[in-house]
Amino acid sequence: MTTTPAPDPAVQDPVQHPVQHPVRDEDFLRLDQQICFSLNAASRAFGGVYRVVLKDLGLTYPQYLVMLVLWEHGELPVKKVGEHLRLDSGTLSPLLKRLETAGLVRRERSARDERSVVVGLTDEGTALREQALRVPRRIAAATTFELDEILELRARLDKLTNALDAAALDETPGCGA
Amino acid sequence: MTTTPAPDPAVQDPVQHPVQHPVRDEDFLRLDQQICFSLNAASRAFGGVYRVVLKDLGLTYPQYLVMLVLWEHGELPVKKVGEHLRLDSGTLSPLLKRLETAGLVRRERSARDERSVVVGLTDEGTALREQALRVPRRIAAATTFELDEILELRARLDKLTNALDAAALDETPGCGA
DNA sequence: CACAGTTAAGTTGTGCACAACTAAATGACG
DNA sequence: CGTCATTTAGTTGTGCACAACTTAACTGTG
Repeated sequence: MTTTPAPDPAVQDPVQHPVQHPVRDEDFLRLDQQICFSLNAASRAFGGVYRVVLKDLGLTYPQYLVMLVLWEHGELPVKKVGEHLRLDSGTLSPLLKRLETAGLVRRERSARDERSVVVGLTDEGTALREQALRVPRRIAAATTFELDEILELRARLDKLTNALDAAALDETPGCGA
Repeated sequence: MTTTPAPDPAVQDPVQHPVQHPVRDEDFLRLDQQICFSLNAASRAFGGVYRVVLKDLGLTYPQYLVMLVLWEHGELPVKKVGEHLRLDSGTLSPLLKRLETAGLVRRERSARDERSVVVGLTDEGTALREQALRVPRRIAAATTFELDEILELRARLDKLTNALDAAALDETPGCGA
Protein backbone atom coordinates (compact mmCIF):
# COMPACT_ATOMS: atom_id res chain seq x y z
CA MET A 1 0.00 0.00 0.00
CA THR A 2 2.91 2.31 0.62
CA THR A 3 5.27 1.78 -2.32
CA THR A 4 3.59 -0.39 -5.00
CA PRO A 5 6.29 -0.51 -7.68
CA ALA A 6 4.13 -2.90 -9.81
CA PRO A 7 6.24 -3.19 -12.97
CA ASP A 8 3.49 -5.24 -14.57
CA PRO A 9 4.45 -5.80 -18.20
CA ALA A 10 0.98 -6.98 -19.19
CA VAL A 11 -0.62 -4.04 -20.97
CA GLN A 12 -4.40 -4.16 -21.11
CA ASP A 13 -5.05 -1.46 -23.67
CA PRO A 14 -2.94 -2.03 -26.79
CA VAL A 15 -5.12 0.27 -28.89
CA GLN A 16 -4.07 3.74 -27.77
CA HIS A 17 -0.46 2.98 -26.93
CA PRO A 18 1.35 0.28 -28.90
CA VAL A 19 3.13 -0.84 -25.73
CA GLN A 20 6.37 0.79 -24.80
CA HIS A 21 5.95 1.37 -21.07
CA PRO A 22 5.89 -1.30 -18.40
CA VAL A 23 3.18 0.48 -16.38
CA ARG A 24 -0.46 0.81 -17.37
CA ASP A 25 -2.22 4.18 -17.54
CA GLU A 26 -4.78 2.78 -15.10
CA ASP A 27 -2.10 2.37 -12.46
CA PHE A 28 -0.91 5.91 -12.92
CA LEU A 29 -4.39 7.28 -12.41
CA ARG A 30 -4.59 6.07 -8.82
CA LEU A 31 -4.59 8.91 -6.32
CA ASP A 32 -1.81 7.39 -4.27
CA GLN A 33 0.36 7.30 -7.39
CA GLN A 34 0.22 11.03 -7.95
CA ILE A 35 3.35 12.72 -6.75
CA CYS A 36 1.62 16.03 -7.01
CA PHE A 37 -0.89 14.97 -4.41
CA SER A 38 1.86 14.12 -1.93
CA LEU A 39 3.45 17.45 -2.68
CA ASN A 40 0.21 19.29 -2.26
CA ALA A 41 -0.54 17.47 0.97
CA ALA A 42 2.91 18.25 2.36
CA SER A 43 2.54 21.88 1.40
CA ARG A 44 -0.77 22.13 3.18
CA ALA A 45 0.53 20.26 6.21
CA PHE A 46 3.28 22.87 6.39
CA GLY A 47 0.60 25.50 6.15
CA GLY A 48 -1.04 24.12 9.26
CA VAL A 49 2.18 24.21 11.27
CA TYR A 50 3.12 27.69 10.06
CA ARG A 51 -0.36 28.93 10.86
CA VAL A 52 0.14 27.96 14.49
CA VAL A 53 3.73 29.17 14.75
CA LEU A 54 3.13 32.47 12.94
CA LYS A 55 -0.01 33.37 14.83
CA ASP A 56 2.10 35.02 17.53
CA LEU A 57 3.69 37.24 14.89
CA GLY A 58 0.36 38.11 13.32
CA LEU A 59 1.54 36.89 9.93
CA THR A 60 0.23 34.45 7.36
CA TYR A 61 2.76 32.25 5.63
CA PRO A 62 2.91 34.27 2.39
CA GLN A 63 3.26 37.44 4.44
CA TYR A 64 6.09 35.79 6.36
CA LEU A 65 7.83 35.02 3.07
CA VAL A 66 7.63 38.67 2.04
CA MET A 67 9.07 39.69 5.39
CA LEU A 68 11.92 37.19 4.96
CA VAL A 69 12.79 38.80 1.64
CA LEU A 70 12.74 42.29 3.13
CA TRP A 71 14.76 41.29 6.20
CA GLU A 72 17.35 39.77 3.90
CA HIS A 73 17.49 42.42 1.18
CA GLY A 74 16.13 45.60 2.68
CA GLU A 75 14.16 47.94 0.44
CA LEU A 76 12.98 46.43 -2.84
CA PRO A 77 10.55 47.35 -5.60
CA VAL A 78 7.45 45.17 -5.75
CA LYS A 79 8.77 43.58 -8.93
CA LYS A 80 11.92 42.33 -7.20
CA VAL A 81 9.96 40.96 -4.25
CA GLY A 82 7.87 39.06 -6.75
CA GLU A 83 10.93 37.63 -8.46
CA HIS A 84 12.25 36.26 -5.19
CA LEU A 85 8.93 34.62 -4.37
CA ARG A 86 7.58 33.81 -7.86
CA LEU A 87 4.57 35.99 -7.25
CA ASP A 88 3.03 38.65 -9.45
CA SER A 89 1.51 41.99 -8.58
CA GLY A 90 -1.94 40.48 -8.58
CA THR A 91 -0.99 38.55 -5.48
CA LEU A 92 1.48 40.99 -3.96
CA SER A 93 -0.46 44.24 -4.23
CA PRO A 94 -3.24 43.30 -1.81
CA LEU A 95 -0.82 41.34 0.41
CA LEU A 96 1.52 44.32 0.73
CA LYS A 97 -1.42 46.57 1.41
CA ARG A 98 -2.35 44.35 4.35
CA LEU A 99 1.22 44.42 5.65
CA GLU A 100 1.15 48.20 5.33
CA THR A 101 -2.11 48.38 7.26
CA ALA A 102 -0.51 46.18 9.93
CA GLY A 103 2.28 48.76 10.19
CA LEU A 104 5.08 46.41 9.18
CA VAL A 105 5.85 47.78 5.76
CA ARG A 106 5.94 51.11 4.00
CA ARG A 107 5.32 51.61 0.27
CA GLU A 108 6.35 54.61 -1.77
CA ARG A 109 6.65 55.45 -5.44
CA SER A 110 10.20 55.51 -6.64
CA ALA A 111 11.37 59.02 -7.54
CA ARG A 112 13.64 57.71 -10.29
CA ASP A 113 10.96 55.56 -11.91
CA GLU A 114 7.42 56.59 -11.16
CA ARG A 115 6.11 53.21 -12.30
CA SER A 116 7.93 51.44 -9.52
CA VAL A 117 6.79 51.16 -5.90
CA VAL A 118 9.53 50.54 -3.37
CA VAL A 119 8.65 48.40 -0.36
CA GLY A 120 10.59 48.92 2.85
CA LEU A 121 10.37 47.93 6.49
CA THR A 122 9.00 50.14 9.21
CA ASP A 123 10.69 50.10 12.61
CA GLU A 124 8.00 47.72 13.75
CA GLY A 125 8.64 45.48 10.75
CA THR A 126 12.36 45.45 11.45
CA ALA A 127 11.75 44.69 15.11
CA LEU A 128 9.55 41.72 14.25
CA ARG A 129 12.62 39.90 12.96
CA GLU A 130 13.67 39.20 16.53
CA GLN A 131 10.60 37.08 17.11
CA ALA A 132 10.87 35.51 13.66
CA LEU A 133 14.33 34.18 14.48
CA ARG A 134 12.74 31.46 16.53
CA VAL A 135 10.38 30.31 13.78
CA PRO A 136 12.64 28.22 11.53
CA ARG A 137 13.82 26.02 14.38
CA ARG A 138 10.29 25.31 15.48
CA ILE A 139 9.38 24.38 11.91
CA ALA A 140 12.49 22.26 11.51
CA ALA A 141 11.64 20.47 14.74
CA ALA A 142 8.13 19.78 13.48
CA THR A 143 9.49 18.02 10.40
CA THR A 144 11.53 15.61 12.58
CA PHE A 145 14.01 15.56 9.67
CA GLU A 146 17.75 15.88 10.08
CA LEU A 147 19.40 18.88 8.47
CA ASP A 148 21.04 16.91 5.69
CA GLU A 149 17.76 15.19 4.93
CA ILE A 150 16.10 18.59 4.60
CA LEU A 151 18.88 19.80 2.32
CA GLU A 152 18.57 16.81 0.06
CA LEU A 153 14.80 17.05 -0.14
CA ARG A 154 15.07 20.72 -0.97
CA ALA A 155 17.56 20.01 -3.74
CA ARG A 156 15.20 17.47 -5.29
CA LEU A 157 12.26 19.82 -5.06
CA ASP A 158 14.19 22.66 -6.68
CA LYS A 159 15.23 20.36 -9.49
CA LEU A 160 11.59 19.34 -9.90
CA THR A 161 10.44 22.95 -9.97
CA ASN A 162 12.95 23.84 -12.66
CA ALA A 163 11.86 20.89 -14.79
CA LEU A 164 8.20 21.78 -14.39
CA ASP A 165 8.79 25.43 -15.24
CA ALA A 166 10.64 24.40 -18.38
CA ALA A 167 7.83 22.02 -19.32
CA ALA A 168 5.17 24.68 -18.71
CA LEU A 169 6.93 26.96 -21.16
CA ASP A 170 6.81 24.64 -24.14
CA GLU A 171 3.43 23.15 -23.17
CA THR A 172 1.87 26.59 -23.25
CA PRO A 173 -0.06 26.99 -26.50
CA GLY A 174 1.33 29.70 -28.70
CA CYS A 175 5.01 29.13 -28.07
CA GLY A 176 5.84 27.01 -31.07
CA ALA A 177 5.08 29.80 -33.51
CA MET B 1 25.34 29.84 -2.04
CA THR B 2 23.43 26.67 -2.74
CA THR B 3 24.07 24.45 0.26
CA THR B 4 25.75 26.50 3.01
CA PRO B 5 26.05 23.96 5.82
CA ALA B 6 28.00 26.55 7.85
CA PRO B 7 28.57 24.68 11.09
CA ASP B 8 29.91 27.88 12.58
CA PRO B 9 30.14 27.38 16.34
CA ALA B 10 30.55 31.10 17.00
CA VAL B 11 27.12 32.20 18.12
CA GLN B 12 26.50 35.94 17.86
CA ASP B 13 23.62 36.15 20.27
CA PRO B 14 24.50 34.34 23.48
CA VAL B 15 21.72 36.02 25.41
CA GLN B 16 18.61 34.23 24.15
CA HIS B 17 20.12 30.83 23.39
CA PRO B 18 23.00 29.57 25.55
CA VAL B 19 24.56 27.79 22.53
CA GLN B 20 23.57 24.24 21.78
CA HIS B 21 23.19 24.18 17.98
CA PRO B 22 25.99 24.46 15.45
CA VAL B 23 23.88 26.66 13.13
CA ARG B 24 22.85 30.22 13.86
CA ASP B 25 19.23 31.32 13.75
CA GLU B 26 20.26 33.98 11.26
CA ASP B 27 21.28 31.32 8.76
CA PHE B 28 17.99 29.51 9.12
CA LEU B 29 16.05 32.68 8.38
CA ARG B 30 17.37 32.95 4.83
CA LEU B 31 14.71 32.35 2.22
CA ASP B 32 16.79 29.81 0.36
CA GLN B 33 17.09 27.78 3.56
CA GLN B 34 13.37 27.22 3.92
CA ILE B 35 12.25 23.81 2.64
CA CYS B 36 8.73 24.98 2.85
CA PHE B 37 9.46 27.56 0.21
CA SER B 38 10.88 24.93 -2.13
CA LEU B 39 7.87 22.80 -1.44
CA ASN B 40 5.49 25.65 -2.05
CA ALA B 41 7.30 26.58 -5.26
CA ALA B 42 7.19 23.01 -6.52
CA SER B 43 3.53 22.75 -5.70
CA ARG B 44 2.76 25.90 -7.64
CA ALA B 45 4.97 24.84 -10.54
CA PHE B 46 2.91 21.65 -10.69
CA GLY B 47 -0.16 23.83 -10.67
CA GLY B 48 1.05 25.57 -13.80
CA VAL B 49 1.62 22.32 -15.66
CA TYR B 50 -1.69 20.81 -14.53
CA ARG B 51 -3.50 23.99 -15.54
CA VAL B 52 -2.29 23.52 -19.11
CA VAL B 53 -2.84 19.76 -19.24
CA LEU B 54 -6.27 19.83 -17.58
CA LYS B 55 -7.62 22.69 -19.64
CA ASP B 56 -8.75 20.22 -22.30
CA LEU B 57 -10.77 18.36 -19.67
CA GLY B 58 -12.27 21.55 -18.30
CA LEU B 59 -11.03 20.73 -14.80
CA THR B 60 -8.96 22.55 -12.22
CA TYR B 61 -6.44 20.52 -10.30
CA PRO B 62 -8.52 20.14 -7.12
CA GLN B 63 -11.51 19.15 -9.27
CA TYR B 64 -9.30 16.59 -10.99
CA LEU B 65 -8.37 15.15 -7.60
CA VAL B 66 -12.04 14.74 -6.71
CA MET B 67 -12.65 13.01 -10.02
CA LEU B 68 -9.71 10.68 -9.36
CA VAL B 69 -11.29 9.66 -6.07
CA LEU B 70 -14.66 9.04 -7.68
CA TRP B 71 -13.18 7.10 -10.61
CA GLU B 72 -11.35 4.93 -8.15
CA HIS B 73 -14.04 4.41 -5.52
CA GLY B 74 -17.34 5.13 -7.22
CA GLU B 75 -20.06 6.75 -5.14
CA LEU B 76 -18.96 8.31 -1.88
CA PRO B 77 -20.42 10.63 0.72
CA VAL B 78 -18.83 14.08 0.82
CA LYS B 79 -17.18 13.18 4.11
CA LYS B 80 -15.30 10.25 2.56
CA VAL B 81 -14.16 12.30 -0.41
CA GLY B 82 -12.78 14.79 2.06
CA GLU B 83 -10.92 12.10 3.96
CA HIS B 84 -9.20 10.91 0.81
CA LEU B 85 -8.13 14.43 -0.11
CA ARG B 86 -7.71 16.02 3.33
CA LEU B 87 -10.35 18.59 2.51
CA ASP B 88 -13.35 19.72 4.54
CA SER B 89 -16.85 20.59 3.46
CA GLY B 90 -15.95 24.26 3.36
CA THR B 91 -13.76 23.53 0.37
CA LEU B 92 -15.67 20.61 -1.11
CA SER B 93 -19.22 21.94 -1.05
CA PRO B 94 -18.68 24.76 -3.55
CA LEU B 95 -16.23 22.64 -5.59
CA LEU B 96 -18.74 19.80 -5.91
CA LYS B 97 -21.44 22.27 -6.80
CA ARG B 98 -19.28 23.45 -9.70
CA LEU B 99 -18.66 19.87 -10.82
CA GLU B 100 -22.40 19.28 -10.65
CA THR B 101 -23.06 22.39 -12.73
CA ALA B 102 -20.51 21.10 -15.24
CA GLY B 103 -22.55 17.90 -15.45
CA LEU B 104 -19.78 15.59 -14.22
CA VAL B 105 -21.15 14.56 -10.84
CA ARG B 106 -24.52 14.13 -9.19
CA ARG B 107 -25.27 14.78 -5.53
CA GLU B 108 -28.12 13.32 -3.56
CA ARG B 109 -29.06 13.02 0.07
CA SER B 110 -28.56 9.57 1.45
CA ALA B 111 -31.84 7.84 2.30
CA ARG B 112 -30.26 5.95 5.17
CA ASP B 113 -28.68 9.02 6.75
CA GLU B 114 -30.29 12.29 5.81
CA ARG B 115 -27.24 14.22 7.02
CA SER B 116 -25.05 12.66 4.37
CA VAL B 117 -24.84 13.66 0.71
CA VAL B 118 -23.62 10.98 -1.67
CA VAL B 119 -21.55 12.12 -4.63
CA GLY B 120 -21.57 9.97 -7.75
CA LEU B 121 -20.47 10.23 -11.36
CA THR B 122 -22.76 11.07 -14.22
CA ASP B 123 -22.27 9.28 -17.54
CA GLU B 124 -20.35 12.31 -18.70
CA GLY B 125 -18.18 12.19 -15.60
CA THR B 126 -17.47 8.50 -16.12
CA ALA B 127 -16.66 9.09 -19.78
CA LEU B 128 -14.17 11.82 -18.91
CA ARG B 129 -11.90 9.19 -17.42
CA GLU B 130 -10.86 8.13 -20.90
CA GLN B 131 -9.29 11.50 -21.56
CA ALA B 132 -7.86 11.65 -18.05
CA LEU B 133 -5.89 8.46 -18.63
CA ARG B 134 -3.41 10.43 -20.67
CA VAL B 135 -2.82 13.06 -18.00
CA PRO B 136 -0.46 11.29 -15.56
CA ARG B 137 2.03 10.43 -18.28
CA ARG B 138 2.15 13.98 -19.53
CA ILE B 139 2.74 15.16 -15.99
CA ALA B 140 5.37 12.51 -15.35
CA ALA B 141 7.11 13.53 -18.54
CA ALA B 142 7.11 17.16 -17.44
CA THR B 143 8.95 16.27 -14.23
CA THR B 144 11.79 14.64 -16.22
CA PHE B 145 12.14 12.30 -13.21
CA GLU B 146 12.51 8.55 -13.45
CA LEU B 147 9.78 6.46 -11.89
CA ASP B 148 11.90 5.28 -8.98
CA GLU B 149 12.97 8.86 -8.30
CA ILE B 150 9.32 9.90 -8.15
CA LEU B 151 8.51 7.02 -5.81
CA GLU B 152 11.31 7.94 -3.46
CA LEU B 153 10.40 11.61 -3.42
CA ARG B 154 6.80 10.72 -2.73
CA ALA B 155 7.82 8.51 0.17
CA ARG B 156 9.81 11.34 1.71
CA LEU B 157 7.00 13.79 1.26
CA ASP B 158 4.48 11.46 2.85
CA LYS B 159 6.80 10.95 5.80
CA LEU B 160 7.14 14.71 6.07
CA THR B 161 3.38 15.21 5.95
CA ASN B 162 2.84 12.69 8.72
CA ALA B 163 5.44 14.35 10.91
CA LEU B 164 3.94 17.79 10.32
CA ASP B 165 0.42 16.59 11.05
CA ALA B 166 1.60 15.07 14.31
CA ALA B 167 3.41 18.28 15.21
CA ALA B 168 0.36 20.39 14.37
CA LEU B 169 -1.68 18.36 16.80
CA ASP B 170 0.46 19.01 19.84
CA GLU B 171 1.37 22.54 18.78
CA THR B 172 -2.29 23.46 18.67
CA PRO B 173 -3.17 25.36 21.83
CA GLY B 174 -5.66 23.57 23.98
CA CYS B 175 -4.47 20.00 23.48
CA GLY B 176 -2.37 19.60 26.58
CA ALA B 177 -5.31 20.03 28.90
C1' DC C 1 9.24 65.76 -30.80
C1' DA C 2 5.81 61.97 -31.75
C1' DC C 3 4.39 57.55 -31.14
C1' DA C 4 4.46 52.53 -30.91
C1' DG C 5 6.02 49.09 -27.79
C1' DT C 6 7.33 47.78 -23.27
C1' DT C 7 7.25 47.65 -18.27
C1' DA C 8 5.35 48.21 -13.34
C1' DA C 9 1.44 48.27 -10.33
C1' DG C 10 -2.93 47.78 -9.59
C1' DT C 11 -7.84 45.94 -10.36
C1' DT C 12 -11.29 42.45 -11.29
C1' DG C 13 -13.03 37.94 -11.35
C1' DT C 14 -12.64 32.94 -10.42
C1' DG C 15 -11.35 29.28 -7.66
C1' DC C 16 -9.12 27.07 -3.63
C1' DA C 17 -7.96 26.57 1.65
C1' DC C 18 -9.43 27.08 5.98
C1' DA C 19 -11.52 28.93 10.34
C1' DA C 20 -15.77 29.77 12.44
C1' DC C 21 -20.31 29.26 12.35
C1' DT C 22 -25.30 27.39 11.33
C1' DA C 23 -28.81 23.89 10.46
C1' DA C 24 -30.47 19.48 10.39
C1' DA C 25 -30.26 14.67 11.45
C1' DT C 26 -28.61 11.04 14.29
C1' DG C 27 -27.35 8.52 18.47
C1' DA C 28 -26.75 7.79 23.38
C1' DC C 29 -28.39 7.96 27.87
C1' DG C 30 -31.06 8.84 31.83
C1' DC D 1 -39.80 9.35 25.76
C1' DG D 2 -37.08 13.65 25.94
C1' DT D 3 -32.75 15.89 25.96
C1' DC D 4 -28.13 16.68 24.80
C1' DA D 5 -23.78 15.75 22.44
C1' DT D 6 -22.12 14.39 18.02
C1' DT D 7 -21.96 14.13 13.14
C1' DT D 8 -22.61 15.90 8.35
C1' DA D 9 -23.21 19.58 4.95
C1' DG D 10 -23.42 23.93 3.99
C1' DT D 11 -22.49 29.13 4.59
C1' DT D 12 -19.70 33.17 5.52
C1' DG D 13 -15.57 35.70 5.68
C1' DT D 14 -10.53 36.18 4.97
C1' DG D 15 -6.57 35.45 2.42
C1' DC D 16 -3.82 33.50 -1.41
C1' DA D 17 -2.90 32.26 -6.61
C1' DC D 18 -3.45 33.46 -11.04
C1' DA D 19 -5.43 35.00 -15.56
C1' DA D 20 -6.93 38.96 -17.94
C1' DC D 21 -7.25 43.55 -18.06
C1' DT D 22 -6.30 48.75 -17.09
C1' DT D 23 -3.44 52.73 -16.21
C1' DA D 24 0.53 55.23 -16.04
C1' DA D 25 5.32 55.81 -16.92
C1' DC D 26 9.30 54.78 -19.36
C1' DT D 27 12.15 53.59 -23.86
C1' DG D 28 13.52 53.35 -28.50
C1' DT D 29 13.13 54.79 -33.11
C1' DG D 30 12.12 57.61 -36.93
